Amino acid sequence: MNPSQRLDRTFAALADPTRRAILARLSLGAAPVTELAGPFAMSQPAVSKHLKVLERAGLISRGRDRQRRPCRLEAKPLGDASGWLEGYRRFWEGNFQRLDALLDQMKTLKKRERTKRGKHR
Amino acid sequence: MNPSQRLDRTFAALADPTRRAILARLSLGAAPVTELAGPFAMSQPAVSKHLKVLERAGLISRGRDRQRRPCRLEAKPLGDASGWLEGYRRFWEGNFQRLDALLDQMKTLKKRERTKRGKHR
DNA sequence: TGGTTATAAAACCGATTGGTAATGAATCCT
DNA sequence: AGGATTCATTACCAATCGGTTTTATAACCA
Repeated sequence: MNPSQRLDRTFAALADPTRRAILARLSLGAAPVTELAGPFAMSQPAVSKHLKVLERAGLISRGRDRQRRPCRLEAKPLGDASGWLEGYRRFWEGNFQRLDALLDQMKTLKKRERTKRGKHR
Repeated sequence: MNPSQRLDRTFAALADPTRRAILARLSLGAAPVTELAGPFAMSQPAVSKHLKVLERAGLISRGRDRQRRPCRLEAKPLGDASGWLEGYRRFWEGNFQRLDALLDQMKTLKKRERTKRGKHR
């Protein structure tokens, strides 16, 4: 699977509050499915489906403890996603948006200029 | 809309290569729809739909330039998403995963211990 | 052995997604 | 006035998603 597809799956996995909550819980340590399901008002199969999404995204891995399948956080894909976002850091820290906005404003002014001229056509 | 829903939309918007490519293009400056659609093997309405997703996520805004609707990058939601990911930074930089793995390993050893005892039952 | 617990898997459902083609509307150009 | 350009909207379709209930599998416990 190529890096773009990996980003697809990572971001898609993160685009759900249940899955983000599961990751938050796993950041405190590995946990079996039942414990992960506890806080949610949904069936166990629903949680298992969310876990499969997280697993396919590489965000969790599963072990074996008797009849339990403990889940553990695997954060590398989070690191990759964070790396991707870093490429845009200057846009929310700097004033690149204002530059664009300025250009837009200039165009708008030009347009109004034209409109004025148009009025006494 | 609450912050969790905003994260939902931001991550969902980022979970598509076309939309990430559009953001990459917009990082070079504002652009009208036709120019954004150019590189893609898909219809103009398809691109407009992607733009609507990005707009609903607050990742772009649109201006007016005659009959064009130039799109401009709005990176604040990217900053919020990055901030969320930062909470997990130590997990891909540190050795927290190894700690979990160690606990799993200890459990596995205990289980094997039991199995051995079980053999001469 | 038989019952309970933990989890996965299957079948199903409605809503959403990502695409299409066709149409409409605003603005430009002549 | 009339045609071309830019873009949005609508209607439609197949695929995916997030949930359900039901059933199956595996390991524990008595």
